[in-house]
Amino acid sequence: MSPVTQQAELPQPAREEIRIEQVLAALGDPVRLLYVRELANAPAEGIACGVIPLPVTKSTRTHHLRILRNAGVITMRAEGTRRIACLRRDDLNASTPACSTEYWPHPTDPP
Amino acid sequence: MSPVTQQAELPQPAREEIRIEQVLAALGDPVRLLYVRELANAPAEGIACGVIPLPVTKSTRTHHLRILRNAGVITMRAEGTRRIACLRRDDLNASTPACSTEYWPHPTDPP
DNA sequence: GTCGAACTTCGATACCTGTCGTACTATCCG
DNA sequence: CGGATAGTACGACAGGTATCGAAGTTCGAC
Repeated sequence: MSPVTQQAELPQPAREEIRIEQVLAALGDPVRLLYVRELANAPAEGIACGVIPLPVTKSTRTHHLRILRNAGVITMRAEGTRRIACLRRDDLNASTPACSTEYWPHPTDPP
Repeated sequence: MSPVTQQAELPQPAREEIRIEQVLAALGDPVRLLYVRELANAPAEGIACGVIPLPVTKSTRTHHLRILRNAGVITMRAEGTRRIACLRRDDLNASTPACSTEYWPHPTDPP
């Protein structure tokens, strides 16, 4: 299991395999919700997964990103030593519209 | 603290107080999601909170219902010895549209 | 080749929380 | 009144999981 395989995306569920239970459980954690919110503001092509600040260590970050990826919330692809993460907006809207990412206000954001 | 106070609703957040973090965390538990899904099929006036079957004991049910209520997902009002529960559809759609209850397919339901 | 940066993996730990059983309260009905 | 029903409160426990640190891997740059 090489951590950076150079090619293609890391394992993730296909659109039809996305389970709303998994998505909700993934989003239920404050750290993961924080991450996804930041990612939602990033360009659609995605950003390096490490650039979003999180109040946890690197290994914990890896843990949370794997959960988000396994749930089908995000995609990650390798680019050199980096992982580019992006939100699976279309897949989420198609498979679990109840979890639509189009409106996730921050606590401080005005509605 | 009388368990059945005869009057009014049990404490719950106002619409403006509903936090998407809380809602997502509440829905992240399989037992609670099961409950909410069943409740979503019930008449809009609500149903006695005990009639929805759950694979847990009464006290655990109380625990889960309190979490759903505190998160703003459901309302409960006393009627005799019963609690009538109903989904806060409008409040959820207004405060956390990302958690819109209008489409929560069951695993076995066809999309 | 060597170094550093970016992540992952693994093991250990500590906390959270879902679970249950028991006891208790309130209401309804006979 | 007494019993049955519906639900809550509380304490205890176990499993899950979020967390960290240390070690390892890959890649890019010098």
